Order: sequence, then C-alpha cells, then structure tokens
Amino acid sequence: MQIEYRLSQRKKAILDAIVRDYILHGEPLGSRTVMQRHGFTFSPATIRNDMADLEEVGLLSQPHTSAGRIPSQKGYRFFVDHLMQAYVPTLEEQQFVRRLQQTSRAVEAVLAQAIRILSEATQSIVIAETPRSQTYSVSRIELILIDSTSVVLNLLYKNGLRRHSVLQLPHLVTTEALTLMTQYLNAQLQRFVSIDVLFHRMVTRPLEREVMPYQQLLLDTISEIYAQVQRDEKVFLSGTSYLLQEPEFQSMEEAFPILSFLEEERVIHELLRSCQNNNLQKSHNVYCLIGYENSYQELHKCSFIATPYYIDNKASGMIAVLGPTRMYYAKVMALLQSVAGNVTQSLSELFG
Amino acid sequence: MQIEYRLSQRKKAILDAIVRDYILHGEPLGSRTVMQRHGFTFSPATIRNDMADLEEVGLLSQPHTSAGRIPSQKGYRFFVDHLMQAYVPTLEEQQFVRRLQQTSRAVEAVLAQAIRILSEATQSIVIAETPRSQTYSVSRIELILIDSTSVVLNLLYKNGLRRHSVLQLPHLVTTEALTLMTQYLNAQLQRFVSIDVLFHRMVTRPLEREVMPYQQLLLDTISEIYAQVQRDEKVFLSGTSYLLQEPEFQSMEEAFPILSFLEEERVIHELLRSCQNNNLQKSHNVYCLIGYENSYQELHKCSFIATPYYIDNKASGMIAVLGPTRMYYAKVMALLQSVAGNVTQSLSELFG
DNA sequence: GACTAGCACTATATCTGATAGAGTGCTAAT
DNA sequence: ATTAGCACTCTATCAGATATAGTGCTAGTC
Repeated sequence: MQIEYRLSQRKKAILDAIVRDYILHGEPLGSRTVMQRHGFTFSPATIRNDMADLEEVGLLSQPHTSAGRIPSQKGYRFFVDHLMQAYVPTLEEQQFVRRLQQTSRAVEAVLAQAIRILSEATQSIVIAETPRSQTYSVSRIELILIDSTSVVLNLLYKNGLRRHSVLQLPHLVTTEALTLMTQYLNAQLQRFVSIDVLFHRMVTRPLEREVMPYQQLLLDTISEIYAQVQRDEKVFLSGTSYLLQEPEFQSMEEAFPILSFLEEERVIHELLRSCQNNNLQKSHNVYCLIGYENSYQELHKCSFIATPYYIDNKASGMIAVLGPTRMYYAKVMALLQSVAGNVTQSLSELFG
Repeated sequence: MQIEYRLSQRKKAILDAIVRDYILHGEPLGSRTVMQRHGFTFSPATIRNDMADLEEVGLLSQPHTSAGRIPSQKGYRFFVDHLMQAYVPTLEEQQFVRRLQQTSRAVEAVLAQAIRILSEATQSIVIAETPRSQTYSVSRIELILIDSTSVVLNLLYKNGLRRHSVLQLPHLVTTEALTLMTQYLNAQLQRFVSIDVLFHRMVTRPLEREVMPYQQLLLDTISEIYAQVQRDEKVFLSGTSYLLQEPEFQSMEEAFPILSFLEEERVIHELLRSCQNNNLQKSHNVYCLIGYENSYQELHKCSFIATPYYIDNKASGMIAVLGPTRMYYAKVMALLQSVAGNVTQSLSELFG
C-alpha cells in the first residue's frame, strides 16, 4: 500500500494544498485558485504543470477536461501518510468530547454514549463493538444452583472483574452434579486458559471418563457459558443519517448501498475485526482504510478510521468512524483517539 | 378524523381507482388513463367533472394545473376507511411470513427476526418494541445472596414465566437483611400488584417503621429491580434503507429528517406508546396514522401502521410499519397483522 | 338533467442552440 | 526552470421551441 513517490517539495506542497482545500470545500481546484488561496508565489502555469505530473502518477484526478483537480484515493493515502499535520481539537471540541467522563455503570452505556458524542463531533457515522469475549480472560467459573434448571453463572476474570448471569439449562441439575462440573470446568480452564479454547476442545474431543455420566449436561453447560460470553458481542451505530448530508451521498444510488450495508450487524463485526486480524498498518496510530483499500465493495467510496479501546491493557474492541473519502482525516483521527482514550479510561474505572 | 362525505357510487369508484393506481404506479392520473386502466364506461369528460368535485372536497389534489390527480392525505384516509378491500397475501408471502415459527428462546430474538421478515416482505421500515414491563405482572420476588454485594433476582410472573437476573447492589448485604427485604417486598407486592406502582410508592412515601433500618438498602434494591424491569425496554428497527428506494424520498431533504428522527430511540418509544394511550381509533383492526394525523412533524409525509402483539392476552408491545403516505395499505396491514399474530404465538409458546 | 364531444388553454418536460466561465495544455519567450 | 499568452474543451445555464398530458368550459346529445 505504501508506495514511494519522488516528489519535489513544491509538488508536495501543491498536493497538500489541494487535498486540504478539497476536504474543506468539496470542489475541484484549478491552478489559479490553488495559487490564490494558498499563497503560492509561482504562477498558475507552473502549478498546472505540476498538477499534470501529479495526475500522471495517479495522485490527482480530473472529473472532466476543463474542471480542476481533485485528490484520487491514492492522493488521500499519500496525504495521510506523508503530508497531514496533526489536528489540535478546539477547546469546545475537547470539552464536548470529555462529557463522557461522568458515566453510568454499564459497558454498553459507556459505548453508546461515546459513539453518540463522537458522531456528533465529527458529523459522521460512528461504529463501536462491545468488548470481545477473548479479552476478558476468565480465571474461575462458579456455578450456583437456584432452582432445578437454573444456575447462577459467576465468572471471575483475571482483571478482577466479576460478572454474574443466570443460565437456563435444558435439564434438571443436582447440587452434586453442579459441584463436580464446577471442579471439572475450573481444572480444564487452568489448562486451556480461555473459554473459547475450552469450549472448542470440549465439543470436538471426547470427555474424560470421570465426567462421562454428565456428558450431556456438561456440554450443555459449556455451550451456555460460551453463548453467554458471546451473546454480549454487539455492534453500536450512531449518526447514520449524517451520511446523507455529504454532497457525495445526496443521491440515493450512492447512499443506499452503504446504509443497507450498515444494517447487517454481522458484516460490521467482520469489518471491525478484520483490521486487527489482518495486521493492518496503522497511520497516525489508527487503522485507516481509504476507498478501495477496504475489502467491502460497498465501502469503496468511503474511508474507515478505527482504533481500539483497551480493557486491562488489552485491545478489547474497536471504535470506528465511517465517512466519505473526502474526510477531514486529521480531525477525525484526533477526536476518535480522544474518545477511544476516554472510553478506555471509563471502562478501566468501571473494572478497577 | 372520520369526516362524512356524500359521494355518488361513481365518485367513490373513481376515487378508489385513483388511489389504488397511484399507490401502485406513483404517477398522477389523468381522466383518460383512469378510464382506460380501470375499465370505466363513462367518458373522460365525465370522470374529469367528478375528479374536479373530488378535488373540491379535498380528497384529491393536483401537483400542477395540467397534471393528473393524486390522492390527498384525506383521500387516503377515506380510502382506508371506506373503499379499501382486504388484501389476501399470496402463498409465497404467507410462507415467507411464517418462517418465524421455528424460533429461538429469547424474546429479543423473536422480535428481531419478526421485524426483519416484515420489513423484507413490505419493503418498508419496521419498528418493534420489547414487551412493556407492566404487561408481565410479577407475582413474587425472590432474592438470593451470591456474594456480599450481588444477589440473584428471581421474578416470578403471574403467567408462570420466571426470569432471573443478577443485581449488583451498592452496599454490603447480609442474609438476614435479604430475608427481611424479600418478605417485605412480597407483602407490598401483594398490596400494590405491580412493580411500577410499588416502586413509585416506595420512593415517594415514607417506609414502614419495621424496615426503617434497611431504608437505604431497600430503596436501592427496589430501584435496581425497577431498573432491571425497565432496562429491557428497547426498540428494534429494520429496513431503514428501504426508505431511500421510495421515489418520494430520493432527495436528501425529504429523507434526512426521517432517518434522523429514527435515530432517537426515546422518541420512537413515545410514538409507539401514543397509539394506545390516546385511544386511537383502529382502522381494519390496526392503528393507522396518515400524514398529518401523526403528531410528529417529521413524519407528516409518512404513514404509520401499528398493531400490538399479545402476551398472556395482554397487549404487550407494538409492531409498526413506517412508509410513505403512498403506501400499499391493504398489504401492509395484512402482513403486519399476520406477523404480529405469529409473534404473539411464538411468545406465548415461549412463556407457556 | 346527466353525459359527452370538441376545443382552447396551460403547465411541464425535453430538446436545441447560444453563451459565459472555468480550466487546461501547449508553445514560445524569459 | 519558469511563465505569459492563447487556443481549446467541457460544463452549466439560459432562452426559445416543441411535444405531451392534462384540464375546464361550452355546446350539443340522449
């Protein structure tokens, strides 16, 4: 992705000016305008020549012959990688984003509020996922019988957090069976460290002889636990309607596929996960997919900026901004990081 | 709302034809077209005169002088109330809608699937709310201590359902305190029947002397229980992007306010509840708000069709379809009722 | 009196051509 | 290497012409 271009300082300056200006105004830039608006001392003709060169290497493009130039997707990429200056949020923005501080006690509520704030601040679509189950590693499982088919599942995490929930089992359970299962599951957990691994082992391999009588019950239980741990994995969306305010998405042919795409929770999940799984390079400390770099065809006219939030020093889930490729990258990246930082902090207080 | 018009049979037939045709094709109808497409034996001139009369009483309108007529919102209302024939779903539709039958065990999953099916079948936005807390009436509360600050809350409902959840209390609790509280709460519940009433009494009036030592704990507990019961009240949305496929919502000025409106969960809740609260007249057995009849200004160009689903013979929550006023009312109403019926059935099996 | 044929009238949509404006590319001069 | 100048190109916009779809009204018919 990172292509090297040998560009003169002047060409870089021109490209930089065009990208910044286009992001702001959304209109193709002619050579005269570039000169006037950005205080260049060369003549328009010089700029024209440079622009022609920049177009040749694919960093700029022209909607039609007699229009000005606009950045190509490669142009945005070069800008983000080599030209972009960090954005310093205004005081208002800082305060606005910091409203997250005093928060409620549920992870979901923190995230819901965070994406709302961020989508309002950036006037873009914001996506977040709840913490992935792998990130809290379970240190102990406790099962407490409350009636013949319900048990309290008490998960103790390495980070000190504990979470209770109630399992509804399909069979009758006895206290003895439960005690045995608890011991067995904890012993297994010691060996295999994570619920995910444990679950997959238990459903694919035969069980030890001593617990064979409880085989069905045990499998049901671990499945319920696993489901419980997975169930909470949700996706939050905010600000989808902002997309319609962008001039490039005014017409329904452009907007419809994207809004449809966002209705598929499963796919959004995939997208959020793909960043970390594919070991994507970070730009300015965030994951950044510009246009075609995104493997989802529906998002080829969008840019996607994502960064994780942390629980217990582990990247636990993603927060992402989705907007047109003509996006105020510097600002979005700054505010996104700021909000993700606040989320990390809120959650660590919550789990501390 | 129900205005009486004295219309000749012929005028009714013409209005009926125009509304049905416009719903299908979306284009204004001229007198000739009405005659040809709907097999009228009168001449266009006659139809023209009738159309002029229908316009005069406000049932039709004309986009501009030399265009055909389209139904006004009053026209749709008259159509729905007096002209519309019930729609009989095709076999495919019946099968499609019936896919809900084999369902999962969670209320949320049933609703999520139901609105997805319905929005696909009607190609419209569909909204549903989770069952309102009042509708399950709680017959007994059980509290079981599992560690010093967590208790299992076991709610037994009159309909036989039981729901477990875990409360996280802000203070330490002892077994004795818990026993006392359980007794007290159940006694109160006997008197005041519903959790809502009980909660509101407890927070607004002084407590009995015998439980005064536990005042704070008791208030925290009832608040947590109430919050627990309320927390589940969510809104599900499906098919928002279908709105953009309607010709009347192609331009972002039209579509944006509606999509923004739908991002406010709170307001949707209000809307869904307002139907039953305001004791709205039903048309064809469903609630139906056409255009301006809706009190939310953002929805003045939409029609809203809603019907409750039932748990334990009580209307427990709403399912609704939102679309343009130019909506295939008969079909939407039929499919909506069919899906709502299936939801009622699925939930009653779940709770049986 | 209810209906209809005929016609003048009107508004929109669509096409055409003309014009202005913005911007380019190229050439020749500095 | 840079720039001034100029011919060229494409788009947007406007005016005018035309076709089309529809109406309303009048006068005549059953």
